[in-house]
Amino acid sequence: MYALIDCNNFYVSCERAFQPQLQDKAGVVLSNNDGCAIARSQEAKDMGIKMGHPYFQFRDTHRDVWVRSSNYALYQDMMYRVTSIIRKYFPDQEIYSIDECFCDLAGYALLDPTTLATRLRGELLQCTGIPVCIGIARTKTLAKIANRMAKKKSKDTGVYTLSTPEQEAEALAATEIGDVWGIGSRHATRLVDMGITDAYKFTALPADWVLKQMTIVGLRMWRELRGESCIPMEYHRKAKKGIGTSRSFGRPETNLKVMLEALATYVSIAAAKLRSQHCVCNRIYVYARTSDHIKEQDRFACGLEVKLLTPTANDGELIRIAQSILRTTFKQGYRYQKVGVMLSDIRPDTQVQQSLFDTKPDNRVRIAKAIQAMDKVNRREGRDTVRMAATGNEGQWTMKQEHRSKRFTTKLSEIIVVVAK
DNA sequence: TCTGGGGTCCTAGGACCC
DNA sequence: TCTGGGGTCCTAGGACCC
Repeated sequence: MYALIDCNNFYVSCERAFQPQLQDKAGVVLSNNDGCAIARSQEAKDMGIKMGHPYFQFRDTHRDVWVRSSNYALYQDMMYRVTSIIRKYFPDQEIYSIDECFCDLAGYALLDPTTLATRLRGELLQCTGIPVCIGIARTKTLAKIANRMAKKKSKDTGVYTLSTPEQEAEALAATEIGDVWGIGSRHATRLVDMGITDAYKFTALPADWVLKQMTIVGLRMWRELRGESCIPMEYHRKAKKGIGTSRSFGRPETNLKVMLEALATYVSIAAAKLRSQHCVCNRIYVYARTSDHIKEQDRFACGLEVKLLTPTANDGELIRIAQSILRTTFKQGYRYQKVGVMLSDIRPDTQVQQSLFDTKPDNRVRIAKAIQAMDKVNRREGRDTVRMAATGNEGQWTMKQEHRSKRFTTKLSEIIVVVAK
């Protein structure tokens, strides 16, 4: 059996954990730039505020709804606390996303997982203030379904177990096809058009049809829904195959110089992530674009991928290439919404094949040492203590974050940094 | 005026190899 | 009339997740 533990309205719950006055009141957490709602309290959902709902569209009509800018340092730290407690109960744990994890319950049959899960839920609420729902079933996909049932049917206990084929069938019939883990909007529309409106009907389709129309991914899900476990647990976080960083500007940007500085900042962030997983990249893709929400003739997007001569994770080299890409693809006269970078074709930094045409291999070694020193200082003294000059110092392109809560859980280190500086 | 950011996997088709 | 067989690698595009 597997359990899926999912934090309810996670970002909202994190904000509430430190600001009790927000409890029981409709509220939302906004995306970067305070653009749209990405987490909603139950009350806000009930009022009709949708996921991704643009803030400016409900700001005036819902003045009583509290809002917070997203504060990922807080949410990440809270998830760390939550998963640590879960591990005490169910050590075979896969952290699937910032607000949910799977646990393998093999070996827990005699201990009655439902009772354990109920106790776990109580401890989480007491120690972190985060309410969770727990679904338990034979496969991961069924555990997802059980979790939905827990949210719908067992509001007070927050735990729902599918232990018999009859219970599974009932839960499948009660789950709309579009709500199944692995069915996106495209397939949902198509299946509903065919009369396959719920998960139970889906499991009755012939396997070869599912394979042909929905690839091996669809077939795997079909088998999981029928009780055959085929999505294994992943206990260790895998190295990323691509690392991207992008942000929207606080307001539309027209100035190339400003965009080059923003780009340098994002390249630095991505390169630091790359180094932290001890890898280098062989390709870099840089893009910029205007908003999708403006008149067709005002829209513009540019981007270009470059294969590197020698793989690297060095800020300086990557910034130089990234900026030259932006300079050549940039077109004057548009109001840009965002610029971004994607580093790909990633491999371990122990497997670097030097280019035959590399004229300064020694230089490369020296720079790598400087970067190492920079990472060390930034780890100790806090992010951005030392950074590349190309990132600029005016910060006029930074995000709008007008409603960010205090750094409740990470503030101490902030103070230490100030003292150290 | 104002609409997020970061990922994964699969498949088909083309280029190329012997 | 009739023109092989077996691969790999890369890329773009589609679908999905939170």
